[in-house]
Amino acid sequence: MHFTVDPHAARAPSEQLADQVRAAVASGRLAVGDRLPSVRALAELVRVNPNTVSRAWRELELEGVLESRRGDGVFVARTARSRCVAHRDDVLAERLVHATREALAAGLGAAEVLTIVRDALAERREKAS
Amino acid sequence: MHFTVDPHAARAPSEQLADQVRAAVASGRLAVGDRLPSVRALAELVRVNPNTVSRAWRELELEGVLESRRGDGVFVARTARSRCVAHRDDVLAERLVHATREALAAGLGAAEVLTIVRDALAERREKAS
Amino acid sequence: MHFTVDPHAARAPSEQLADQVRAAVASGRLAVGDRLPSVRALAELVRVNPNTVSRAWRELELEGVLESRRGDGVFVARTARSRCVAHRDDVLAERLVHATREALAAGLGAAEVLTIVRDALAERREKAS
Amino acid sequence: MHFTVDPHAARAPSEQLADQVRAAVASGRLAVGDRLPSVRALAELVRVNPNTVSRAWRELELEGVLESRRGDGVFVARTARSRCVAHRDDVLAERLVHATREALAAGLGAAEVLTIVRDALAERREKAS
DNA sequence: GTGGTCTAGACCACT
DNA sequence: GTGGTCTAGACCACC
Repeated sequence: MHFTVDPHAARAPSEQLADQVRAAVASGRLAVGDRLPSVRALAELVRVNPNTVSRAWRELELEGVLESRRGDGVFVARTARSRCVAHRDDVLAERLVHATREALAAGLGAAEVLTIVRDALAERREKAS
Repeated sequence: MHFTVDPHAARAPSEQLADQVRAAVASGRLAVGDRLPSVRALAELVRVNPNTVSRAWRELELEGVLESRRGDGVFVARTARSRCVAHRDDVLAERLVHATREALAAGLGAAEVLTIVRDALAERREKAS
Repeated sequence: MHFTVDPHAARAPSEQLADQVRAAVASGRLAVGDRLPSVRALAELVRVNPNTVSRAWRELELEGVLESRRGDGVFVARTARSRCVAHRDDVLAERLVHATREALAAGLGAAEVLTIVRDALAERREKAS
Repeated sequence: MHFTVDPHAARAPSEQLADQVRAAVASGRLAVGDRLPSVRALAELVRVNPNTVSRAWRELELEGVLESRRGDGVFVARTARSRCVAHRDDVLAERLVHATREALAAGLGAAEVLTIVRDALAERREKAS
């Protein structure tokens, strides 16, 4: 698992880390029970303060994605997978809905929207075949 | 017509202005033949350098959206409407395609994507009725 | 709403604050939409660092109990009441279950446990009448 | 018989030791006539002042739980078992009563309390079967 | 004025 | 060694 933090990004560093964990769990790159890098080690690696990593891990713990064991380390929680997949799907659906609404608001017709989407889906299919 | 520039935004100030003109023309808030604010006046209003406004107007003139008449002012060109609508539609379509691709990449099925989009379209229809 | 923090308690100060908010919402002393004291003001009042109050409020925001509006303040969220009541009931039930298990483990019979509980319930009833 | 003292606990060290003896006698881990560790030896073992151990043993002697024989040592008294069992039962009952009162005070109904307790009792029965 | 986040450095607790 | 929390002081963003 590789982590990066862009200190100039709009998204706060701790949120960038949390997002990376959520994405990794959703995609399976991080599995239930996996140990995460230690707070101090990761802080040094991505050049942030240990508190920043801590804040990200804590947020994920409250979400039920991580589980910290004192004096031991931080691990991917049992319920993490489904939570992260659900969360990711929500985010993706939200973007689709948003793009659709904007298109409608700007005057595109429903048929046009569907054509665009179908084409994008088809393009993928061809690429795969 | 109201203009704003966010100096911290990722998009360059002149592009922000150009986008605002294109959107206004596409939506009809700016009609063919309308006069735009003078370079100096707008520059002062949105707190940017006059050159920045000039660059935006020049780009739009090259695109056929604006037309400058020496000693008179800058106006919305005859062909502006269709160009801006087309441009806006391209942008919107691009966003839809992008959201669709992301959803597919993350593992959502084509059927799910279509359901999400159809729901978003239907919601609009209900709101209108 | 009155807040206190005991710096020597086992429970962390930020958790003490969070608990007090949860209890106040569960009991109705804090209603949906109520504004909480500002981070800085409360920090001074209970003699902790503003960050400590912030951490408590943030935890409650992630829980859906509070809602913060930038530049405005922190408010009791719409869904707070049911969440806090449910949480409080869980805690109370957990204590009852724990006390029951301990009694059984120590050799008390089920009948004895029920008698003790019934007496405690009856005592209350008499007090009320 | 294993003793421990947590110097940071709210309960005084001597009370912690007394509690451990009472619990051990109540549960049978210490039987009537058993010899307890010497004051000096236990003091060294749990890192407290010998006076602390003395105070605990003296309290238990006054309670009739221990019996010191000069020049010989300290032993579990003849009447210890019943006293400790009674004491432990009092403590357990007190906890049950307390948990019940709290639940009532928070607005749970008597029926709900009984259901929770009955479930906890039943769970135990199933586990045993 | 409001909250949000980060850095820095400290102490505690658990293993 | 691990994580958890607190203090202190800074800067940003929003109103």
